[in-house]
Parts: sequence; structure tokens; C-alpha cells
Amino acid sequence: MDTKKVDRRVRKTRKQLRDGLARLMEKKSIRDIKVKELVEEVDINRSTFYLHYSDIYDMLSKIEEELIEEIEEALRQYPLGEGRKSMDFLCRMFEIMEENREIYKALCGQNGDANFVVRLENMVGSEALRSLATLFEQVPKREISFLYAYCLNGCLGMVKMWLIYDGKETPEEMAGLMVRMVTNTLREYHDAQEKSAIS
Amino acid sequence: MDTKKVDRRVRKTRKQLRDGLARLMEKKSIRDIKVKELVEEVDINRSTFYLHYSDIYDMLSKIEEELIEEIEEALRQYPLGEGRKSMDFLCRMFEIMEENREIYKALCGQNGDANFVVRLENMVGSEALRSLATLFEQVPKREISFLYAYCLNGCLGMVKMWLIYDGKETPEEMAGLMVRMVTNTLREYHDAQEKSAIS
DNA sequence: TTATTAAACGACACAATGATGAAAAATGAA
DNA sequence: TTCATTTTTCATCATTGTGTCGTTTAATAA
Repeated sequence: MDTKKVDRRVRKTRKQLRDGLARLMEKKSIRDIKVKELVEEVDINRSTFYLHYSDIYDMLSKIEEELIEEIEEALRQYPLGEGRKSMDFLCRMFEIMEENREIYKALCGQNGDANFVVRLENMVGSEALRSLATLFEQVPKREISFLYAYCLNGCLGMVKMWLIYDGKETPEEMAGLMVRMVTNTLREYHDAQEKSAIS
Repeated sequence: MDTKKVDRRVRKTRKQLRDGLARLMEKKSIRDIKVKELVEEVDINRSTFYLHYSDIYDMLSKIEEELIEEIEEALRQYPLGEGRKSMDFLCRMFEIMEENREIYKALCGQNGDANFVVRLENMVGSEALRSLATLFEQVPKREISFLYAYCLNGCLGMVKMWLIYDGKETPEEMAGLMVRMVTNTLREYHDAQEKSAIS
């Protein structure tokens, strides 16, 4: 990584700002966190903030970018395909989220950023459910998008629940539970497929 | 209703402001809509805005309040219980959302308000899934909250999909599809229940 | 040690906010 | 229609946060 190449001072201030933002987001909505407030929280000159970000939302979106990137890397590492691979990815995803639980909690919670959730959804969704593509062939065209939305948002709901209520479940347990949920939802179509395979 | 009791001027300005906000929200995120901008959009004096709302977010939350209230009324009208009642409520809910599709789209979409979605979720969720309480008895305690989160967020995902992509499905079709999805998800537990009833 | 780079500092014009009091306009009730 | 009431408008003001700059100070990598 180019992590080592960045000036220590830059690393330090970015970390301070990021931690400070997470701290402030626990207390209040991002909508009324001011640049001035943040730099006072972490005791950094306001000019310095503008050296790194153009405003609070720019900063937020750059943090989100890093988080998304981390998940994308996991997707590359465990390219989805057959069952086992999906589990591996999901486990890794929950691990990543556990490591950054505070910021994920803030972003996915009540005062969170709907945009971030949508981005997560699109990225994971388009990949994660691709492995179930064959199942979807049995679904009537008109229903596909709703079935897709149902499963995807359902999974995201589980993630949110786990994040926000500080769930003690291990990444493995969560991944297993999630796969079971989706499997149940798709069983109807799965059964139909088996039937048509027999006849 | 006290709708008639409010001064015509007040009704007029509130409506202007509300429509103007919806118009602005199509173009940009609520986060950078300014009071000044809104009052210029609808050609109303800035002081007048402050006569009604303390700021843009106060205005938004009051609009949300009205929307929530409308759904709550539907819940009172069709108190959930057994199957048929749930369908009636869901149909009515989709009707309400269809009538206000633009504002719902804005609030539930990418630039939407996470807080509003959470409120919808809590209200509908706590009521709508109560009717399935008996089914949930069969679910292991540890899994209940995740099953709940999965179903609830899955349903919400369907709603969002329908709103955002201007789904042409009728409220009845959507309600039916939604019930089917949840039923499928719960089938595993439902079957277990039947088995245990036999043994 | 030294050249480079980042952070701090002070200053600036600017935009939006929120509040105020008084004048003008619209309204509902008689 | 008239009139008292209420809302909206208007001009003004102090306040706060924004974004940008040039300079100085300090930390860093080599």
C-alpha cells in the first residue's frame, strides 16, 4: 500500500479529523456538524482542514470511499461464484465491519448517510446475488426486481441490526444466518426448478 | 380536520414552500438547500419562512410528520390482526404512497432522509409484523431480531424499488407480492410449527 | 544538515442566519 | 361593505460559518 509513502503529519491529521468526526456523529446528525466545530474538537487549524477536504460532506464521502474500497478488495479476494465462495466473502465483510463498527454504525444508523447505504447495496448486491443467478431464472420476469430488492434489503437490514445493537454474533454466524434467510426466501422458486427438472 | 380553520394565506404559503422544497429536492440533496434559495424559488419573503419553520430541517421534519400521520391513520382504520386485515392495510399504504409518490421518492431515495425511513420502519414494522407473532414463537430467540430485520427491510426494499422506478403495479398487486415474500421467508419456521403440532 | 512540505496563523470578503419593529396587505366576521 | 385581526412584507442588524490567501513556523524525509 501507499500508506507508508504519505507524510506522517498528513496521516496524523487525517486520523485526528476522522476520529473527531466519528465522535461528533455519535452525538448529532452530520447535517449540523460544522467545519469549525470539528477542527475545534480535534484542535487543528481550520485552514489545515481545507488543505485536505473542501467541506464536511467531501470529507465524509472520502471516508466512505475508503470503506467501500475495502469491501471491494474483499470481493476481489473472494470472487463470488458457488456457495462456498459467497460464505467466505460474507465472513470477510462482517469482519471488516466489525473492525470499523463505530463508523459503520454512524453511517448506517438513524443519523447516517442514505447515500452510503445505497452504494453498499449496489456494490455488494450486484455481486453477491449474481451467484444466485441460476435460481433467478425461474422467477417470473416481473417479480425479479422485487425479489432482488427484498433479499438485498433484507440482508442489509440484518447487517444494520447487528451493527447498531452491537451484536455479539461472530462473522461466521452472521454469514450463515444470512445465507439461510436468502435460501428460505428463494425456496419457492428453487422447488419449482427441481420440479421442472424432474418432469 | 382543522384544515378549514387555517387562514387561507397560511395554507397558501405552506403549500408554496412545500412544493418548492419538493422541486428543489429533485435537483439537489437537502443538505445544500438553503432557506434563502427556497424562498427565492417560491418568491416569498425570507421572514415569512421563519414565521412557519425555524430552518429547512425543521420544515422537512414537519412534512414527514404529516406523512407519518397519514399512515398511522390507515393503521387505525385497518388495525392489523389476521391475514385479511394486513392486506387491507398494505393496499391502503401503497395507495397513500402512490398519491404522494414524488415526496416519498425524494425521502426514500439516494438523497433521502435516513431518519424518515427509520421512522416508517419502526411504525409499520412494529405493527405489521405483530400479526405474525404466533409464527415467531417457533423461531429461536437469538434469531428473532434478525429474522424480523430481514423481513422488515426486505419489504421496505420492495417499497423503495416500486417508488423509485415508478412501478406500474397496483397497490393490490404490491401488497400481494409482499405478503408472499414474507410468507416464503417464514415458511421454514411455519413448517416446523406444523410438525411440532403433529408430534 | 538541509531542502521540502505541511501546519499554523492572521486577515479578508462574503453568504446565510436568525431576530426585530414597523408598514402594507389580505382575511374573516359582523 | 366595513373593520378589527392576522399575515406577509420590508429594511435593518449583529452574528456565525465559509472559503481563500500570503506569511511564518515547525516537522519530515533524504
